[in-house]
Amino acid sequence: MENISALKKLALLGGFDGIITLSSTEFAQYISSSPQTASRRLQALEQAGYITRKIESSGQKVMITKQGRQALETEYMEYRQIFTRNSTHIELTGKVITGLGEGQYYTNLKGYHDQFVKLLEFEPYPGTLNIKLEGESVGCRTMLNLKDSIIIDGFNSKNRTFGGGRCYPIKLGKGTRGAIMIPERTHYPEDIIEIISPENLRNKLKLKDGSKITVLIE
Amino acid sequence: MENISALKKLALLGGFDGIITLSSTEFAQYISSSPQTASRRLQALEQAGYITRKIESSGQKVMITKQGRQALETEYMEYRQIFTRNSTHIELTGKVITGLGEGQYYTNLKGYHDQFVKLLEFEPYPGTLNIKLEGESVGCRTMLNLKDSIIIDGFNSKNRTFGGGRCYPIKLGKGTRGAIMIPERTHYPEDIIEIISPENLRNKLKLKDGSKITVLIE
DNA sequence: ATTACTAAAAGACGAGTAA
DNA sequence: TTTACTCGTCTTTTAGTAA
Repeated sequence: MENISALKKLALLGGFDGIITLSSTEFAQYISSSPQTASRRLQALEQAGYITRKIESSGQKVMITKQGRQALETEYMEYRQIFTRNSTHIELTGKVITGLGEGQYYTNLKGYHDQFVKLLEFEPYPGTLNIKLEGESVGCRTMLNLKDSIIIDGFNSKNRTFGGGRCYPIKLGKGTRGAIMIPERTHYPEDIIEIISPENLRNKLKLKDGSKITVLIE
Repeated sequence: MENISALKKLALLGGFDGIITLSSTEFAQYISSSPQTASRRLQALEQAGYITRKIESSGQKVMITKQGRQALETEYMEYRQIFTRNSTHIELTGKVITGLGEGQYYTNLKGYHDQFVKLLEFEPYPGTLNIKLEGESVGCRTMLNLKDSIIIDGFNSKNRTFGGGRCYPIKLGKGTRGAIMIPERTHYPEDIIEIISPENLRNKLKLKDGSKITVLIE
């Protein structure tokens, strides 16, 4: 617990997305402790896999690992839940972009298609609308983790494994329904969402690349 | 530090905006400790002024105080800063509402007017545009505290005291400049912002009550 | 100057107990 | 049942020291 607090400080000092150079004495000031404790904290964080270090005679270079970032995110989400519990809806805003065209393939796959029909209660239009999130929405996307999601199971077909994912029902303009689909695959970009809908969204909402769009998570 | 963590748990259990009833034994489960430690935590939180309690033979009724909420907010803001540091701009969205008409009076007061001209580098149009924030923006407003602000000093005039406040330069539509003015007075609603600008915003941006508007904090 | 060890001091924890 | 005390135990911190 005390370690998370130290990790937070490191993140604030710039270790969240970069390398910071500091000595135990320096760090001690930030966490209001003795240099010994500061040193021990760094050791503990390293052992927990939250940071990586390179110790030099003049101090150390510290970087937060993916695991560390996840630990911070968990904490962040809890606070976020406290402060946004009463704002029942989340909005995400971004710009329409062209995806890799995989959407059309996947929405047509029986293994996915049947789950969409059953769980989302609509017949998905073949193809997805890709949105690149902007500004605040990039951070807000992680808020989805707090919401209940509809789980889409993975499956095997044609000697291939198709991964699972989760869906969040949304509302778009003009009363259009849809759902955000987030594959559970690990290396999915954080600032892009993929939307499936019973309708051709580009036609109905008159969207083209670069169009600004806001979706409301239900 | 350990206490803030306990406070967070209480907030998540519903104590943030209500009264929760629990016993030490119950709370112990949530914070993974012994009932004794749980009891001690509650005592410490009370002593710190973060919660108020009403102890009964069957347990206790707990409520988080304003001070407690502020402590949590401080923590929340730090995490928020970590996760949104790279999104340089904050956007706030809401609907135009009619204020109390005080804006016109205040913007004309020499004590304020001269500071606006000097610090914001524009001649304020007499009157303010009031916006009721919506959705995510309500929570985002507190993010302003992380930004540098322009301090407007209070002053005395005509046997009255006029309070100070802080300003944040913003951009509205069509390249219009302006600033959010937040009085430092304690009981100012959290979901309303007041905007001063060199122009008559209602005319220039064709706004009326209920119009949706987004402002971009610089 | 560092980091990180050891050992003494301080503090937190939880079992037992009283109200 | 509660809450909250005392007290022995265990953990954490810091001073001192070595590398």
